[in-house]
Amino acid sequence: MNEMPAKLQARAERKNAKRDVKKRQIAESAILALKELGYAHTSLRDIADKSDMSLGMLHYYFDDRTDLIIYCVTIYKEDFVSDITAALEKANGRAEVIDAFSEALVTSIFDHEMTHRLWYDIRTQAMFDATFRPVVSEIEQKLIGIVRAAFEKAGHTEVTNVELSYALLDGVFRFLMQGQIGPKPKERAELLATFRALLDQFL
Amino acid sequence: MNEMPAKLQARAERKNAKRDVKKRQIAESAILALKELGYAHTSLRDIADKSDMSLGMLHYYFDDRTDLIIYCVTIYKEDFVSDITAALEKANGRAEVIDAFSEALVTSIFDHEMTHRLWYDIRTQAMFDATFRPVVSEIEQKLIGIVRAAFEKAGHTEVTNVELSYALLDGVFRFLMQGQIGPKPKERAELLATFRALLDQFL
Amino acid sequence: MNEMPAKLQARAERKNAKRDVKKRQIAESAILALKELGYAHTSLRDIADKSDMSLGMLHYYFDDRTDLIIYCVTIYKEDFVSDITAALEKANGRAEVIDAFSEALVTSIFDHEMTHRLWYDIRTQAMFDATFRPVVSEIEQKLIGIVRAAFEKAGHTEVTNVELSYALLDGVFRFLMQGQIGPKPKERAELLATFRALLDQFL
Amino acid sequence: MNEMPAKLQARAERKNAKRDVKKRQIAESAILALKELGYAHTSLRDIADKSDMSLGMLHYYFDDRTDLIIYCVTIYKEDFVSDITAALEKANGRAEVIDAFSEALVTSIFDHEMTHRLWYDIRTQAMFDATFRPVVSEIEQKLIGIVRAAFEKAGHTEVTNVELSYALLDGVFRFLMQGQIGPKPKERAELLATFRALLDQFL
DNA sequence: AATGAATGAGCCTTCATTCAT
DNA sequence: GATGAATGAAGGCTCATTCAT
Repeated sequence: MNEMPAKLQARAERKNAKRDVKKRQIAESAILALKELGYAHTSLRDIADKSDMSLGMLHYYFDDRTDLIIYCVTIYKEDFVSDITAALEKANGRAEVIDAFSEALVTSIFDHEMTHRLWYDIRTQAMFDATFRPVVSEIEQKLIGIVRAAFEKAGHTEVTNVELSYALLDGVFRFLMQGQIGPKPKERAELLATFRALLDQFL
Repeated sequence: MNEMPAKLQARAERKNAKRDVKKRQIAESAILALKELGYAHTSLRDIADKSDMSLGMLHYYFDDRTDLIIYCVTIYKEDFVSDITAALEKANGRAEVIDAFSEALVTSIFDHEMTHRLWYDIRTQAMFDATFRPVVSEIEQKLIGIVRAAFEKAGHTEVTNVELSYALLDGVFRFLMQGQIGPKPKERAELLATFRALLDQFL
Repeated sequence: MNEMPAKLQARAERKNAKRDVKKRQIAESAILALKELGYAHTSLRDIADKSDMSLGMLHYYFDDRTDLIIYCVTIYKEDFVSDITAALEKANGRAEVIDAFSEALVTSIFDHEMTHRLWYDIRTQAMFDATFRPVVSEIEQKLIGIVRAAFEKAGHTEVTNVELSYALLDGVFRFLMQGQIGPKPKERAELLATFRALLDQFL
Repeated sequence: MNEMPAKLQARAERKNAKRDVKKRQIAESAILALKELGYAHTSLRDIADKSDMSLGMLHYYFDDRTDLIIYCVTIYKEDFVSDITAALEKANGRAEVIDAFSEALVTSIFDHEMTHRLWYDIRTQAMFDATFRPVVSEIEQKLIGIVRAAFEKAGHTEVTNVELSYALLDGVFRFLMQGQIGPKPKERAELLATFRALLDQFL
């Protein structure tokens, strides 16, 4: 008697799962376009063209341009956070944490420069468009969480001012990353040294 | 024989000066609109409406939407830099510099929140649109210059890593400023204490 | 030799009957949406969502959006006509007919306001889209038939100008019904008195 | 000292007047398309194409598709009301009023069939879309005013139930007009006789 | 028999830019 | 010098319809 509902529910779940897979697939294509052109200059048509999707499909899976972009940024968060977290996990003791953290940050600058560009773009948009604020805020909390984790792993028992440490670290990260876009990008080693010195002072 | 050219040149200069006055006048009106709506959501019509200018005039004085915006950001720079510079000028000795600098930064957060928002917006656009890079870079140099000046006034004879100090300070500034936009803005005193502690550590 | 065809035919008819049941079921759901939003603003997705039907099913049973809507209006006709006819059936003599007719019309305004709104919508569309004309015309003939029946029941042996009487009654009906949508709907009693007076003059 | 403001005001008025002329011009083109295709099937592109206007111009003069359509209907009102009013003006005494009124109505059916079609369309839309209600209501008041004027001209000192008379007349008008769209349009004389008989009974 | 994913044409609207005056 | 009317390309979004499953 209750078998059918169970079956139906199972089917609905399978469908939802499938839908989520597709959404992520679309979002990943969208990110490619957004990373390149930026929030302001990426139209849904651009996204549809760059991937092999029809314009209609974008709206079939997402309510809105905004909805799609928020989804994209959410994915970014997951990737970046899990990257850094994984890197920190293996580290034991202050020295190793500084090493691993610096290493991970620099690697991310080199490998995901464009993704970070997008993140800074959306974060700035949030200053003007309240719609973006919840996601941005949520992500920023995760990033602060990473810094806190680093502190704890480094042996600090009582961590204060994590937010400030994040802000400061983010300022440097952004500055260095932006420098890599310009005409005179720096060597990997130099960036690494900078982060090391900074973390050595703060952590 | 060379009298006429001189006269003509004088007239041309007068003309140019007059034109510059007008351009600045327009730009100041434009800034009002840009601060409110942000780069992505401010149309030339918005600007024309907010001021008492015709749409045509905007293009009469500026080649381009971009041209206008760059001009606006340039003006911003002058104002902000001269504000901070003026504040630092009166300070003597490390303690006074820390006081004056913190004070000036916090004041600017409260009085010019919207202007900074615009600055961060344009700076982010520059990551995607190379047209903005020269201005942004130029302004950032000036800002670094301020930090250097602060170091020198504070008694440092040999200043290294000013850029990094700027980046770090900018990160904190941006973080605090962004927090003021949200639902729980902080007290003036708290922001002041934060900057003081930070400068005390670095300067 | 002709047994099989008979069997086949029977099966085909059963199939058709089943199909008709389903079509009616779909149409009734569709009417709910159409009544609320109107012809111009009701998409097939609206209909599918409001009921528990898939979008594909709509096209499986109906050729076309238009096809579906025509079917809906046809159902409306049957309901309204049978309502009024039933009401008139019991009435004997002119006075009772006037009573019953007025009563039925006012009741319909109150109970089926939205349905009438839809009818007027489709009837208007027919002025522009010839596809709708046959149904609209057919329904209007039925409505005229009702008026004729009323005349006859009221004792008129030779009824002339039924069409005109219908038109005139319809004008009043529409006017009153539309008034009920506005900010100052009238009391039941008032509408009733209006119809009574009108029918008293004409019937 | 107050000459300049006067001048400026004069110029502003001239400009406004010019703008109004242009708006009317556009609206008249739009009406041509609307009359033919109906509200639901006339896109702004249709309108722009049918006339020699750019799509942008439509939005330069009107806020909205709705804004434009409301303007069109307003113009219709003015024309129709002034037509009928002019016709009634010359009439003296009941008989002449009946003559003139019937004549004017029939003429309007023949000459402005499409315009009335549009009016009925918009009036029906108003049942679903509240935006249209104010205009529709305003126009309907004017039409009721015409009926009242006819009553008065016909010698009635105390006119009651004008609204009802309007509703009833409108019902007949709509029915006859719609009949003209179909395959068997009637002769002018027949329509005339119908209105005459109707007015003879009511007026 | 039924589903719903996918399509693409079309809609309304915005906007930087041009140009006649 | 200055205006604002006019343009047309592009953007976000809706929707009837098709089709593989």
